[in-house]
Amino acid sequence: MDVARRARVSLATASRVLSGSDYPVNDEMRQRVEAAANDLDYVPNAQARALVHGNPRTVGILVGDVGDPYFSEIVAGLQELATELQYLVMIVNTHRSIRHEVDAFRALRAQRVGIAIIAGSGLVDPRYEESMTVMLRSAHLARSATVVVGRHGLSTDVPSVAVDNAEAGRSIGRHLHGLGHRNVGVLAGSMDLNSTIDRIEGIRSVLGGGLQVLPVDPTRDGGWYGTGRLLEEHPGLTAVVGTADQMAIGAMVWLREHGIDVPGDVSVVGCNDIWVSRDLAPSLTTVRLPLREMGAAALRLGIEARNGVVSHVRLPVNLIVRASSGPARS
Amino acid sequence: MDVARRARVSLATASRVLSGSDYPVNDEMRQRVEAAANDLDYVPNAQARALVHGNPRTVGILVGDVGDPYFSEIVAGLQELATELQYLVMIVNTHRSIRHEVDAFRALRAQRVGIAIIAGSGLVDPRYEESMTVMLRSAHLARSATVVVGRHGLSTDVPSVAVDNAEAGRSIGRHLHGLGHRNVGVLAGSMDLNSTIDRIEGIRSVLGGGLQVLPVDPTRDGGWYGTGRLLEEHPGLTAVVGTADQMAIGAMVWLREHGIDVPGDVSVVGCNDIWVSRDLAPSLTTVRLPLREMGAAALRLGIEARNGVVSHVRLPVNLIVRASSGPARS
DNA sequence: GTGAAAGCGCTAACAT
DNA sequence: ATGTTAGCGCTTTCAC
Repeated sequence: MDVARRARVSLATASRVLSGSDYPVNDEMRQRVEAAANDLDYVPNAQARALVHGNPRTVGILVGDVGDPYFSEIVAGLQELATELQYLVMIVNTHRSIRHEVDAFRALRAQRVGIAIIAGSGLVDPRYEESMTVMLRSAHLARSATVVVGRHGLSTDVPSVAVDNAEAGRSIGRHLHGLGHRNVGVLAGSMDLNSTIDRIEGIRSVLGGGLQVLPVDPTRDGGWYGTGRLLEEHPGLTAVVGTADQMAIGAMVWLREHGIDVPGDVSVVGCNDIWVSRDLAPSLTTVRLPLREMGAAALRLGIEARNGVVSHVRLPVNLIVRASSGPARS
Repeated sequence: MDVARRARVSLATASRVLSGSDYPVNDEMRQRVEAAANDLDYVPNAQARALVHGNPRTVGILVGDVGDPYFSEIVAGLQELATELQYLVMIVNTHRSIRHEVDAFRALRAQRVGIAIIAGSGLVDPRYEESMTVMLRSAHLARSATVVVGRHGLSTDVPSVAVDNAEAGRSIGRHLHGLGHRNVGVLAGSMDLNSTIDRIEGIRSVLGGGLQVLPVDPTRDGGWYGTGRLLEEHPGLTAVVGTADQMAIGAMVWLREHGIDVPGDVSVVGCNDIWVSRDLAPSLTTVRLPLREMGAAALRLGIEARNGVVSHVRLPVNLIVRASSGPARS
């Protein structure tokens, strides 16, 4: 450490000053060290520091895709609290694939993050669940707190931030049913995701039979194409639901482009309530998830978990009725 | 390292097989090591590894706010290439504040990222510029490649990904001028940002006098409130420009809510072309920036810079004429 | 109050 | 082909 040399003190003294330890150090030397550090624009090596006493103030988050508003809102909520608490955030993309998710989690562990958050909604696949369980167990052994958000807890001793996806589905179902819709199409993004399955199950539990479920890309374009297919095959549909807002937006655009009135001819409902949903014309009826709060809650649970307290949070979902849904045409 | 003990080999041998070195190792021992690592679910400590030979495969990015679609698209572009190249991405939020930006950059340096990308558009403030220059210089000395994106290069020996913000402004100006607009209002997010200033200057260079510039929050809500103020004070305006799409969206909503037709009564133009702009009704006329490409280009330049090649990329901007702009009312 | 020395987990000489 | 050892940059006992 050449800061020490420049200040003509021992390494130990320099370290004591620079690491902000409350160790007593002569004022004169302290000043010398500070001056030297300043001159050299010294930035301590966080890796070396971490090597000696872990990385308590870093949090890693696994997301499906940072570009997806669902995830970027969660991350924004996390970031906000993280900044306040002086945590460093690392984000790893899984591109929604099993292989990537396990690898990405390894990467987080390799970085020895104090807290790891898994935000990608869990895949329903036995191989995946098994390797994830293994990872979680060993992460636990390595005293790294892991939190899952927006999906089933893989096991109850993993802290989790949950939203009631089934209830989200049911509230959409009830809303449409109340408006007289009996034939509704569902644009289902990523049919192998827990959250998608739960939402659809919720809708089905209310609407029963007349549900047409079409798996599509979980994107605006997926919704656009899917709506075309859905309406060509089932012209009797009076409503289209997207399991995420982007798909619902794609649906609205397709309908508009084909001269079909929303909600006069066909109602459209989304899920998640991303920021832009209220600004569309017509504004989108959707189910609001407290995305930013989910990100923040995950960090809180992670911190608790490091103190040995495992808890689970269930955040409420709310149907937001806007202009894109109306009575079924008769 | 207890993997070595469990496999009854020396540390060195274990390291050789686990670090994937191409060093020759007896097959039997190799298998023993692999088995042991597997049993223990061993995950190498990236920090320790980094300590011995740097962190070439990590890239840190400084953004104003991950929740902002402008940044999240850039990050998405970066992530995509990073995953392909096996880079780990760290994201640090600055919350658009000077203090945070310098601190955040320090955090990145402390992590010894191989490549640091500064995506927040530079503040026009002498103190800021000075401390930034100092940081860049010392980062350079520490052999950490730094790339700036979407702003003026602070100095020519820092690789940069630039977009011609002035040209973006001019193309908006020309478009509106051609449609007969002479009195236009500008919703200016963050007036202390280079990019905002350049864009406005571009617009002004074409439209000259009749420009009403109102500084607002660089958000949808900022645009919404700003539009109200702008139109109350200057009822003669025939067009409103947002220096970013979110503000233009806020403007469209305000106008719609007040029964003012877009583009019949007032035209609206944005900038950046975030994904949802084409899906609004009416769809938003805006200037397209290749955001994802900017993120990817930044990583490429960073890698080059590590090889001693400093280059600058200037990406094109394109006016996308959609439905929210039309002839000025007479 | 200060300094010397050990050690965090790993890799890369250097021997053997 | 395998094992021994020094050292990456820092913190922290432990003597002084």
